[in-house]
Amino acid sequence: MTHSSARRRDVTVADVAKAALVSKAQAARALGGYGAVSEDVRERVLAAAESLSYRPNELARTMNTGKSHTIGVVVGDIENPHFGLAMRGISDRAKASGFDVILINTGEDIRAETDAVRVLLDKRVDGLIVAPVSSPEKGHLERVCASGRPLVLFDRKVDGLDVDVVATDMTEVSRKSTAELIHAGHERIAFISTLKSQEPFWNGMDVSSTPIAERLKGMSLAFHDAGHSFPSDLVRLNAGNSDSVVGITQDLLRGPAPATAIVASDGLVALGVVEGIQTMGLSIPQDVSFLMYDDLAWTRLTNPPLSVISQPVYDMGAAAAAALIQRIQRPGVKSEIPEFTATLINRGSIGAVRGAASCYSLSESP
Amino acid sequence: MTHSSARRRDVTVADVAKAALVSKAQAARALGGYGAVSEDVRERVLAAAESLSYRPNELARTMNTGKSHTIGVVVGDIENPHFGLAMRGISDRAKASGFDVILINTGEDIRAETDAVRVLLDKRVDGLIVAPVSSPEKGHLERVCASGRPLVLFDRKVDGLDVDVVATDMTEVSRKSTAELIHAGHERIAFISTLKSQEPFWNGMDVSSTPIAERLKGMSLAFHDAGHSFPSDLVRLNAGNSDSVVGITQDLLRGPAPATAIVASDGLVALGVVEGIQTMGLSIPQDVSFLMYDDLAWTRLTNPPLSVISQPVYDMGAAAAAALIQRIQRPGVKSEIPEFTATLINRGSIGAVRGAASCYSLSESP
DNA sequence: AAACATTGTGAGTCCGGTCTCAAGCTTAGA
DNA sequence: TCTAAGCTTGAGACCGGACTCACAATGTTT
Repeated sequence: MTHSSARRRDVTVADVAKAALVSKAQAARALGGYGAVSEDVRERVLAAAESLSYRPNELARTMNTGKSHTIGVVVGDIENPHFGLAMRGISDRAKASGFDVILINTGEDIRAETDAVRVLLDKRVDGLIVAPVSSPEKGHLERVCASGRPLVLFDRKVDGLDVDVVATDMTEVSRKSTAELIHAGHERIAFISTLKSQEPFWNGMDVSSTPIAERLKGMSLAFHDAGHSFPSDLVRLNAGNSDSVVGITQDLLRGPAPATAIVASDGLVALGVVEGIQTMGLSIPQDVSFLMYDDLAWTRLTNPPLSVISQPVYDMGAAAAAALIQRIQRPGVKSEIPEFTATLINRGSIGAVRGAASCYSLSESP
Repeated sequence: MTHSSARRRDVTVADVAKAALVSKAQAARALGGYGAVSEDVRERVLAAAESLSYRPNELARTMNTGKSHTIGVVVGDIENPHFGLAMRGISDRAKASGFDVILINTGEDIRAETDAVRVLLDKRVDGLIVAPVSSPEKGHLERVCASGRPLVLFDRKVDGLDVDVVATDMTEVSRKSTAELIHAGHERIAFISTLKSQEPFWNGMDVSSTPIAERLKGMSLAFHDAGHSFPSDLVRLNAGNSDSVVGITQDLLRGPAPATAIVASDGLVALGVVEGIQTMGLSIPQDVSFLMYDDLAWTRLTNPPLSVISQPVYDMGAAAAAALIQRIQRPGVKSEIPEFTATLINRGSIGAVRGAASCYSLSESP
């Protein structure tokens, strides 16, 4: 160590150039690997850069190339392993193409989401992946498009926004799963979601979040196929925190026509539902059948292990990154986004309706 | 909408200045709120900025102020709810002080961590919070210090690096918890961690990760207090993925002197341990007692609910952000970091040793 | 040997802001 | 009335790179 005052002002091309006894332009060329540079100069510059431990200022570089080799990701709840896994898929794919990834968590708050998008645009990311909060507001997303930078939506579509969307169609798997439950004798099947809504659910209501809308549509189709009517009174939205889910669960299981099966729309809701069922002293699946979205690790630990609907989240993340990067590298070219399908993994939390005569067994699906 | 070609080049101060019929300098002053500007000019400039929908280029601003009002966070595994919650604490505290937060996930890989730190330094964040991977390498962290930007370590201390550390001392809670187990008759208490290590654990070994070292030290103290010797043969490191944890668990529970209690050092390990115990057909706590670090939501769902050691993770995140921001705003001033303590929450997975005569009950701790 | 192509080089501009400097104008105290 | 201080203002340097341009020094072709 020659001198310990390695602080404040950092080394610039000009410094390197001076040390290598060449002009700033030549040093920049040697360092940046463009233009024509003689072997002699290149060596001297690189040696000087090395000995001064020169690091290019990415900000300055971004400023006049317009490219930052960085993609921004905005998610609602990074505590949710669903997004954690997606994030891994995004990071891995991006890294493979030489892109850095920066993430901002919004806590499912539309204002925070707007801020996050603004911050990332201000930092001049090359593109954005957003898992949007369900909200009618979309001004911030339109601003992304207006800025000319590509945007890929994750999980949820936003009406009136013509951008790539990476999501799994939930209609079919929901229909099949519901059919499974109906086949086991269930007619009172409840659905609980954290989706915020001004009004309680009613049949035919316009649900703003595509994945939730699809789940409900699938359920509705299955009931229709079976010749039953869809019990829309058992659909509960606005399930905010875990406590409120417990309350909703208990409410659903009481009364003259209680639910005999409950479907949780995500891992957070699932925790509350199972807790609610347990505190009422009921057992799964003898008293209540249970099904949830997202194949989380802990679902295998309960007794019985829980039946889940699994999505290829990692692959979806990777696909989102791939689509975005293609848009960045070849603007205007429409990117091919693979189709993703979710599957029902029946582990044992779906049983026959209590008191039903027949013995329920899994139907063999082709 | 006047014209739809709102793309490519964005509006700059020069454009605003031209529209307001003043010089660039005056426009910049009015916009930036510095220097002296007459009321007349200010109004004209702000109006022009509004009508052109001017947005300052943060990159350019950062470039010559040196401040980005952004803090960078580097964590190993964002899928771990431990870090997810910490992230919320950090974000909330930072937002309250007007700082943006960007996160990079490293997947517990030292090379990715080095890259992440480089990227964030290159983006000129004002400071960094890093939850470092356990590794002897610390060059990248030293580089942060050399750059003059403040660094706060989360969870783990790094030897020879004189920076603020936000962590919970695990020694005492580990000692107490182990004493609890010993009091219940356990002597064969195993400990499983994902910590990477070249060699198997031996008593007195220098463990590179502070939190793990503290947990082991606490166990050792408890055994010493009780007049027993610490069964270091039951300490297993390098528990990589869930599968390997299952294998390790089964290994520990077989043989002539099996473990009667297992302590999992984090949520990931815990999943594997519980699965391993279940696949062997053993029950908690009748056959094996179980204790884990981190109070995750799903630990209340198993039967029995699992006993955990809980840390105030959200508060720790907030404290880390607070300390960092203070360092950024008042360089040189040492920041006060509160003490954090972890607590044992005994839910029911700790029981008496199988075959022991006495009936175990929780000791009343003062 | 003249005409042309290729390579190496430095000077200087640009990106979009911040900030210094000196000049112009107003106003107050001597 | 004159000067000193105070406010407003524009010109331009600067941050640290990327890149254009003009020109010199070689090499190649006929």
